[in-house]
This record gives sequence, C-alpha cells and structure tokens, in this order.
Amino acid sequence: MSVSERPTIVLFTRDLRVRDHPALAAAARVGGPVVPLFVLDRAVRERSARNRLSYLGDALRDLREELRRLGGDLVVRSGDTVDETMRVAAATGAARVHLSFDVSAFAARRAERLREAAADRRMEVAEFPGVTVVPPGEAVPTGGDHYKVFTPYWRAWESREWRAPERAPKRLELPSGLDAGSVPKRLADSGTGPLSPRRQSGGETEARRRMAAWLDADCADYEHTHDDLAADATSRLSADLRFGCLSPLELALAAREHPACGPFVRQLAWRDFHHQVCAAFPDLAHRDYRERDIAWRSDDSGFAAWCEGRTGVPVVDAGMRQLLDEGFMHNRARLITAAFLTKRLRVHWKRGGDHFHAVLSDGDIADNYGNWQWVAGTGNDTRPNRSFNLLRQSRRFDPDGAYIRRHVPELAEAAGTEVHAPWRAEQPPTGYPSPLLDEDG
DNA sequence: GCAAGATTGTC
DNA sequence: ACAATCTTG
Repeated sequence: MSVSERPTIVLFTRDLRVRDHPALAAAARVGGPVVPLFVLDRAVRERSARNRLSYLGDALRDLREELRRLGGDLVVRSGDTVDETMRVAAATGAARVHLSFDVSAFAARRAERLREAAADRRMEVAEFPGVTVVPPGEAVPTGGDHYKVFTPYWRAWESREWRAPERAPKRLELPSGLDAGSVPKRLADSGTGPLSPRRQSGGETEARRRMAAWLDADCADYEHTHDDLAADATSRLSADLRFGCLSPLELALAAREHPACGPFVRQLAWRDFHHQVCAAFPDLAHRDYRERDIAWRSDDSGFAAWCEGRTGVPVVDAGMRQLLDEGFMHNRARLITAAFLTKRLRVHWKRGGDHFHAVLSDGDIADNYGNWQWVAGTGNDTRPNRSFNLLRQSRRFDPDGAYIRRHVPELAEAAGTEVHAPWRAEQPPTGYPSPLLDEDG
C-alpha cells in the first residue's frame, strides 16, 4: 500500500456534522480512504446527562445518514476512545488521525494520550478548528496567554479575520471490509440525571432547520426579546452548538449578515470567550478561577429544594422546573437561579454547576462552569459582588407572570402581583412552599 | 486625604 | 443605564 492510499481516521467527538468540518474536509483532501469514527467512550457514557445521551443518539444516527449520502459511513465503537481508535488504525493501516481541537481537561488528556499512542505506531495526529468561531489561542492579549475580561476579547474577536467555512466533502471512500458497528438504541438508559419529557431532539439536519428558521425570523428581535422569560425568544441552538451539529462559524457568519443580529453574535463571542478561558484554565469546572474567600454553606435541604424547584421563590422555581421538564432553561432564568443558589443560599457554585450539568442538553464544560463562576463572583466578572434583586428581576423579565404560571402550576391562578411573591398574598396558595429568603428580594 | 470626574465593563 | 474602580486636581 502506498502512503497516499493509507486511510485517514476522522475521530468525531462533539463536532457531529459534515458541513464546515475542517478535520473531515482536510481528510477528504488527502485523497485516500477516510474512516469517520465515533467512539462511545465508557467514561463519557456513564457520566453524561441522560438528556445529552438522548441528543447524542439522534446526532449519531443523523451523522451516519449524512456520511452514507457521501459514499462513506460512520464507524461506531464502544470502549476507551484512544484504545478503540488505535484498534481501528491497526485494522485499516491508517496513516493519520484528524480531530477537532477541544478545551476541557478531559479533551486535553484524550488528545495527549492519542498523540502518545499514535507516535508508537508512527501515525500523525492533527487537530483542527471548528468547535468555536475563533480558535482558543488565536486571539491573545499582549502580555498574557488568554483574555480574562470579556470586552477586550469581544473587540479582538470581532475585528479579526475568520477562517473560510469548509464545504461538506463531495465524496468519501471507506476502506473495504470494515465493520461499521451500530449506534446503540437505548443510549439514555445509562448516564446521570433525569430524562426530561420535553427534551430537545438533535442532529445536523434538525439543527440546520432550527438555524434557518432562527436567522429567517426571530434573530432580528433578539435585542429586545432575549430577556423576556415568557416570550422564549432565544435561539435554542445551544445544544446544537454543544454537539457541533452546527458550525459556530457558519452561524456567526450568517448572523453577521443581519445588522439587527449583532447582540446575538455577541453571545456567540461569549461562548468563545469561555472556551479560551477553559483552554488556559482547564480546572474551570473544579476550582475558583479567581480565589475568593467566600463562606459557603452546606445547606443540603436548601440545595435539594432548589434542585426540585421548591424554594418558594416563584421565578427561581419556574426556572428549575423548566430545566427538569425540558433539559433546557432560559438564559435569564439561569442567571437568576444561579444567583439565588450562590448569593442567597450561599451554596457552592460547583454543586449548582453539577446539577445543571446533569440535566442540560446543552451542558458544556466551558460555558456552564464559566457562567456559574461568573455569577458566583469567582470567575471572569469584573464586578464580583454583583447582586441580583430577585423580585425586581422577576417583575422585570416576567411582568405578567406567564413564565411562572407555565412552569409552576400551583401558581397558575395567582393574581397579577402575587405571582411573584405569593407569601405576601392574603391567602397564600396551598401546596406551594414558603420562601427560602431571609428578607424580601 | 478627598471628592469630582473619567473610565471601564456589562450575561 | 449604571455602579465600581481608577485618575486627577
């Protein structure tokens, strides 16, 4: 076999698409056979949220169809990602492995192990962009390894030239005699957290439909409606981005075409911002980014009430119940519920972040824990003592209480002003807990 | 040492 | 729109 005929393995991780996939596009350009491979890692399978495993199953089935349309297939294995990749490499005589660069501690360790194992077999490992719009490490401040403050990052992010998006390969050739394996049917039987009844389904095909509808209609109103809890007028593309069913670059380029979508593009920069923080500080999910002397409390019963959406503070409970019901929470509600747990109950951000991570379909290490630390005051906020007035937030972002009523049925009949603070009503609603607050607001 | 004023950063 | 922090007289 000549060198050019030796296959390239494209190791898919959370970049489950064929369009604008630099690692796949580069593999197709090499010219020989391509082995699109996904390894269902045992550790990932046991630790992931059921809601994400459910989305993952959808995404893998869709990716397989897309690859088959191109003449290839998705090769699926289970076990340890590096071991299984090397097994496929041995069976096919692959010369190189392509994968997308990713930032979590888990991803960094996986890439490191992959490089070591590949070196033993004289194979190349090449990492490609695609998980973020601007790759971590490409926008770097003078005199530092990463941006610690969002606004300077935003300026650098916005003004730099982005790479050109890649087309899906025209045609893929799979090495012959390779067992493709199957996508497990009941992926969400393992994993942690609930399987939410209204969780989002996924995959590139569906994600692209959602993206087109968003850009076509609602993105232009984003600036004025994104904080309206009841309007539910955010993109809902977070899980699609989390699994890479959408290219964040393609989305950002398309959104940038509409002047009114500026504020939405800025949110995509926040996503990149947290990724470049995580790349430089991989312990983001475990340790204070900035060490603060905060007197955390254990408050197990308060934490349990928060998880269940039974704190007695309607806007908090509405958010927490939306999370359980949908595997998703409105961004504004994420800020409110996280502020309640860390600032009011004084429960450590790590416990809140872990709960979110066990439920969210879009649960992403960099975004989730970066935002939790931001709210808790240990992260990248320049104003770490920021405080949320919960009642003001509730009245401002859910003025007629429609969000609360939608998610907290005990309050469905509550009067206009009482829906935000039912403990003030002459007759507080039955079956709804009294608030875990030491003072109003 | 202090207050007015400028700057900074914003989820 | 606004508050925390930094600069200046």
